[in-house]
Amino acid sequence: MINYNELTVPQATIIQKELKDTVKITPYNGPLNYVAGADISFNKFSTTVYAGIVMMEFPSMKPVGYSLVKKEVLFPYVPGFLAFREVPALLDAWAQLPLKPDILVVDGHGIAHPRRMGIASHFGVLAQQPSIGSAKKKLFGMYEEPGMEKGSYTPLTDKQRQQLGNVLRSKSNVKPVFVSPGHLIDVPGSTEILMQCIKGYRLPEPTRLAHNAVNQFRTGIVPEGWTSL
DNA sequence: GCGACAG
DNA sequence: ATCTTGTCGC
Repeated sequence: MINYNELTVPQATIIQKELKDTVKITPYNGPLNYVAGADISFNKFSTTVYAGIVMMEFPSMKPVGYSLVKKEVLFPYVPGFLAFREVPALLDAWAQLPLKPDILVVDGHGIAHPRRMGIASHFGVLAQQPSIGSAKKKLFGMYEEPGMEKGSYTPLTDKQRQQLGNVLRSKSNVKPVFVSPGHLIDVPGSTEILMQCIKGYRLPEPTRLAHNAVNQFRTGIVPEGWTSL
């Protein structure tokens, strides 16, 4: 694999355009007994990132364990190129998993990206893993505000009206979340599965718990490695 | 030129 | 993303 730490943004753009053709948006019909959430944490101004993947049963959303790993990252945060900062560390955490989930939920967008290559799609292609992107803010596309009631959602599209995902009200009277397929799944499927991952909070359990885990890891509350719960 | 801009 | 206290509303 290429060393992302030595890439320039123009070079990263070329890589995204090449990987774009390998992303497969199709209905997911495989088993659905385990889902996992992936996220990254870091101290401001530091080049050390703390990556984590939390494994959980589906649809109970009971966590069964988590993989935590630390890594040095030099590629800067540039909107549209998040994958070049976080994917390498996430792949290390992924390799450390004793079992792989049926679906992986990544904190960020899937195909709802300028070149259809958000972090969820990027990771999905490299790991050859069905993935869903779940973001807290829009990066690309247009949409109408969904109803204020939990469960309401509207399509997120490009200017040609091609649907890239959905804007979902995961909790009543709270800002919506942006869902889009990453790889080996489609828009309806990613939206349906993500809705089942919501358990009373604005953010779906996979990324919510992954976020908590990487922060505890960063602050030294929990150790690096795989931990069974 | 101006506004937008995942984490 | 991270830092960080109080405050508003269900």
